[in-house]
Amino acid sequence: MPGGQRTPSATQERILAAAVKLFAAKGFDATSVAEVVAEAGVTKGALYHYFTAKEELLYQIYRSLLAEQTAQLARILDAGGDPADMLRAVLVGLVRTTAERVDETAVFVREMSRLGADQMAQYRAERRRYHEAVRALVERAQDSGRFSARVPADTVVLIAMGVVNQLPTWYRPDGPKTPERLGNEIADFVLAALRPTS
Amino acid sequence: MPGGQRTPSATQERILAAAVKLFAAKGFDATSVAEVVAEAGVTKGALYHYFTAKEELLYQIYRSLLAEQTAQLARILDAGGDPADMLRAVLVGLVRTTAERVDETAVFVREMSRLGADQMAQYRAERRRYHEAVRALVERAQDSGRFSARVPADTVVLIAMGVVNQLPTWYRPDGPKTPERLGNEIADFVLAALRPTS
DNA sequence: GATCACGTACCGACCAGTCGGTACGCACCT
DNA sequence: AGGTGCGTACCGACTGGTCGGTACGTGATC
Repeated sequence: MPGGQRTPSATQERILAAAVKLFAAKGFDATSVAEVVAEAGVTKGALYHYFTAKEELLYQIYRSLLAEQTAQLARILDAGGDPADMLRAVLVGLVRTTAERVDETAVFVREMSRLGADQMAQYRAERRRYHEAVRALVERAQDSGRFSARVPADTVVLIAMGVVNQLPTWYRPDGPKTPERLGNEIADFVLAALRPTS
Repeated sequence: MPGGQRTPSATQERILAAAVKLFAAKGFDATSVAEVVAEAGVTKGALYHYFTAKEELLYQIYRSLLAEQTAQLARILDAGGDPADMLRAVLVGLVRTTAERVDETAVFVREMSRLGADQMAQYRAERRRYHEAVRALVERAQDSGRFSARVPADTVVLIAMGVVNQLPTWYRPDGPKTPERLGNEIADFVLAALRPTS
């Protein structure tokens, strides 16, 4: 298997979808491969034809989620503009994609520690870059005097990320608030906290 | 086994401590009973003498953590005073106890879904009460005009709880910030967000 | 001598992963 | 048009090992 990934077959995606659903509901270890294939309507043979091990299901889930989030951040950063607007865009976008993919996020947050040492290092690096980018955004605005520097930028980022990561535990797609609405409320909150005291 | 709990023996506590440590590090399912007893320096016989099942280790961990948090909240609410001060006290206290018991919190947050239906209902009820109490605090202050009502009170609470629950993923006891410091930063943040615009 | 607090040996269930096979399409030759 | 060779996609019975839990023994204490 030479490094690259090809476009996944329908069977592959059904297996992944089943895995996400079950892992989110019951946890990785508590879900047997037999259950995954039953949910997907395929057999063990099919699963092991496409994936080398149960853990690889996790990697694939992580991969696609992180790729999407990183891409979105890059898009917003590249567009440039007012730091406050950009921060809002980042938060709203993050909440939206997290809401759209609650199960993936839930699996990721809960089962992160299962990553092997290499994958973990890679993830940490990516998260660090993300973190730093957002922190820079906050700091830039704080330095310009338009934001209050009362709360350190890294704490702000930690809080923002924490909220999003916890979202799967209480967000309900059929709840009264749309993801956009929620994202904006959270952005309101963060931006309000950053308002200068003056 | 008639409902009540008695003062735990030393062996019992060593088993629990070992379980917390291992569950936090590797997850509940990925930790075998054999590993727990090895870490605790006892045998399976001892463990099953005190606990009816592996899952009961989880219940005990949850129990003591929730009991402490509920007690603390009650203490603060009973003391009364200015809503803003009370909210700060709640947040600082929550962060402090969470920091003191990172492993327990990590286990709880990650493995919550393992609770049986009954226990889950019970927990939900307790969390709801907690949530409502804090929300009432925020709302009371918002109604009095001393806090901004821009962000709905329930979102505020969700954010605050989210931060605390995520804390185990990034808090390091040997880090530069003490729990008090962190708790106050988080409280600063929340209270700043609630400042009226005027 | 009965109860408590464990230790030791063991059991049955389950589970991730394997492996020998099948079905089928496609390219190439004749 | 038919045959042949081969690669891909899958099937499902089986296995080696692990794990939660139990049965029973034993020494100390009351």
